[in-house]
Amino acid sequence: MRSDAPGRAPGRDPRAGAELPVQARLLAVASSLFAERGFAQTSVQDIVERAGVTKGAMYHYYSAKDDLLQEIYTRLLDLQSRRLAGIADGGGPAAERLRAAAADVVVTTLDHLDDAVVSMRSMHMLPESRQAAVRSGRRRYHERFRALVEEGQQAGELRPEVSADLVVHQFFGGVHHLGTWYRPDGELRPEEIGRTFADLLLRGLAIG
Amino acid sequence: MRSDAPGRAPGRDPRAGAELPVQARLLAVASSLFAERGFAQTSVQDIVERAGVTKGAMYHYYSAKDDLLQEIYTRLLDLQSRRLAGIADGGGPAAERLRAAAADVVVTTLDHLDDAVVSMRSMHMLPESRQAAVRSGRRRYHERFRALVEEGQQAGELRPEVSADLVVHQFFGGVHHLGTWYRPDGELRPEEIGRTFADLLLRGLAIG
Amino acid sequence: MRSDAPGRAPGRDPRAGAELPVQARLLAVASSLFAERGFAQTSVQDIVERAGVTKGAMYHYYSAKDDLLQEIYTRLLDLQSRRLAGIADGGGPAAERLRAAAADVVVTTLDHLDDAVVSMRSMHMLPESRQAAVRSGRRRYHERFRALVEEGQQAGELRPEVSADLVVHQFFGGVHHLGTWYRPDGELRPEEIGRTFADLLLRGLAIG
Amino acid sequence: MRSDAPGRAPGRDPRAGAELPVQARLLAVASSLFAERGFAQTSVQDIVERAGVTKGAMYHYYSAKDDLLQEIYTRLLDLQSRRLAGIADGGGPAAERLRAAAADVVVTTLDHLDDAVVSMRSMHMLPESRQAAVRSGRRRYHERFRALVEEGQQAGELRPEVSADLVVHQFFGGVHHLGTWYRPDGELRPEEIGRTFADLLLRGLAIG
DNA sequence: AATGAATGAGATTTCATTCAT
DNA sequence: TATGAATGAAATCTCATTCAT
Repeated sequence: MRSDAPGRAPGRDPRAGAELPVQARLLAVASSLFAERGFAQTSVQDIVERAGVTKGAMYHYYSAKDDLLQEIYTRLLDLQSRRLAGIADGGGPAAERLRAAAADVVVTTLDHLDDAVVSMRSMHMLPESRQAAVRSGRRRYHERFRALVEEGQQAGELRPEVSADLVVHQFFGGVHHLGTWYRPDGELRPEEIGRTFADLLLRGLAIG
Repeated sequence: MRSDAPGRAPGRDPRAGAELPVQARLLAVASSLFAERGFAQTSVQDIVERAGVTKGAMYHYYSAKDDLLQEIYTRLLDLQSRRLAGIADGGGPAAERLRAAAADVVVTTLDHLDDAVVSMRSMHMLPESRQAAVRSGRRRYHERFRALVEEGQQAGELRPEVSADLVVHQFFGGVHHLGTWYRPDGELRPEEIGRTFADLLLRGLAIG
Repeated sequence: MRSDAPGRAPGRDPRAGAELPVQARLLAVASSLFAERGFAQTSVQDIVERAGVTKGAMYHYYSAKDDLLQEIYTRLLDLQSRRLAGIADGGGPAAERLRAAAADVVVTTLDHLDDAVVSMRSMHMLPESRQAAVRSGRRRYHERFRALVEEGQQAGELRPEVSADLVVHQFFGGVHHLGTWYRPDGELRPEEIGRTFADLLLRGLAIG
Repeated sequence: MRSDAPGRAPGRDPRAGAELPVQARLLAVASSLFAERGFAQTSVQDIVERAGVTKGAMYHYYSAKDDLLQEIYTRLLDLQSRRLAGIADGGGPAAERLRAAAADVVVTTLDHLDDAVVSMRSMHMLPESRQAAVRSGRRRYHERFRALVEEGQQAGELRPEVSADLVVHQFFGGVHHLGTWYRPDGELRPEEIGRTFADLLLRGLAIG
């Protein structure tokens, strides 16, 4: 996906041989391949071939194919959690913080589209044991976002009668769906999409 | 998921032995298992075991495991396409037809949640050759929905400056996301969710 | 080992192609190879090659390589348990039943030397979970044998001051050791070895 | 096994960090692990981890994993050969030297139970090339022991009609079997077991 | 004397699919 | 209409060993 975009910054092509240290290169390649063909359809062989190392090297750094998936997932979730915290815990009216957070998660998602696609599509391929950690992280993220909506409702800035939970689910559905249709070489810029999504969300919650 | 709900109409338990003819039973079982564990994690053996037949029987009705997936997908898409046509081609203001269509697709999705979950999660597991048909169907559906939005915009019922494409993508993201959080034994009824989603959509597009 | 003996009954060469049904053939081949090179040194590939089938066939009948080992072990233990019961539960002086049982287990072991070698050498390669069943069977066997010694001691036929447990351990050590030195084409016949072993055992326990 | 016994002399815990020089520590750890889980089930990684060094260090001292096994084997066999020579070449009636040698090998075996267990269980894991040396050592040991029996028979101290070879095989079977049942924290002391084993052996060979 | 990243060969196992019956 | 034994290809993972430092 994104890796096919023209004009990418140099040194970020996961197909290349040696710009990144082996460990990071493996992760980049894995993310790109998982996004492209799916986790189950990507063999360890595929990954190491494109990364230009051997299987042994991969298992030196990651103890299982699952590890790569979890790492990808965690990396993105951590990033987004940090950004959300930074915005939500800032100052100003809750509604405006919500708008900023909504636009930001869209942009961040589009900036890490491979990771995002992998996260939403392939997380359920992890064994139950590993899903637990991942799910609780995702839940915390959702909770923080919902709390922001509720804060706005309690402050009288947003319509109180609509279920914050439902709104947040609906909104994040749209975010998760981005990978299905967004093309980096299309007309729409991430910021524009972020603004529109945030606008739709806020209008849905607006009073009057 | 839904198929495990208590109080279900008799004859719909895919685990049972003989209420449905073998062919339909296989499809029901497959949908249930694919939704539960994912396509790749479900073996043909799993399917025929739960359906109470042997592999030979399955290959008598379906020429490949992929067939089951495509069938599930097509079945749901056809149903939703028919319903959308019925609503969108009806009379009345475009905005009201849009509201009805939006609410309806939510309810229909929740009523066939296994199929829906499978469709969004596992479609990309089909080989490219089979994905073409599926994708074009999905695109036609999206187009029809978008046309309805644009009709409302041209009629002056909806805000014209927002990208109909973007709105529709955002909305269907929410619909596809339903499978990740909706629980049939939770508090929210499908109709209520449909109404809320439709309401959020319409407010996002409302004038003024 | 035994499978190299000249004059073996026809149709028992596990290397041959089709005298036995596939399942039994796999077990025979496995026993022969495990005895020859050890469990860990024998690959599934080795087994199926010599049995003239494919790996898939093996996994159709045995769910794991471990299964073969356990089957070999159980098969021999069951046989020996039955024979011991038949002799020990018979009539006559305990000392004479002990002599018969001792001679018999030697002969039986030599008659199934591959299985016996595998059992003593490779049992500890089973995962703990599988070893439990196997161990309890082996313990029951040991107990029955020891009870026979104690019966003779209580009847005044055998020296009472020597630990029955120790004697039985010592004796079965000798039996388990047979695989290390016995050659079917050597001078000693199984019956002769059995008689001698039983004689040594009885003299060790004799009164006076 | 023994290495876990409480009250052990200080500096013999193979798990500890630095009481022994690295080379000796590696051997002690290897013996303990091989005895516990078997040679094939113990990875070089396991060994160096427990010894607190890295793989490079191990390969500095031992050129292969096999080396460790052979070293363990040789160490024990050399020890027992020396002791046997000391006893068998001493003075007094052959029968009494035999009794002493028999009791001694039992005690020595129990005092080095890890090594003993490894030796009997895992020797056949060595490649053929390395087994030759080991086997010839073992054979020499067996010969010396058998010669002692024959000496007693020729001197008229022991029954001449029983095969010395067979008796020795039977006896050493019992010795090798010790590792399967002996527990250092059980009731029986090594010396007592040695006495009993020697007694059984001598009674089996006694005249009259 | 020791490190630890990397190799490369091989191991077990899974599974969709076929085919004779 | 259905069986189930058998295939064969591919997948994940393990591990003893090497080598530049």
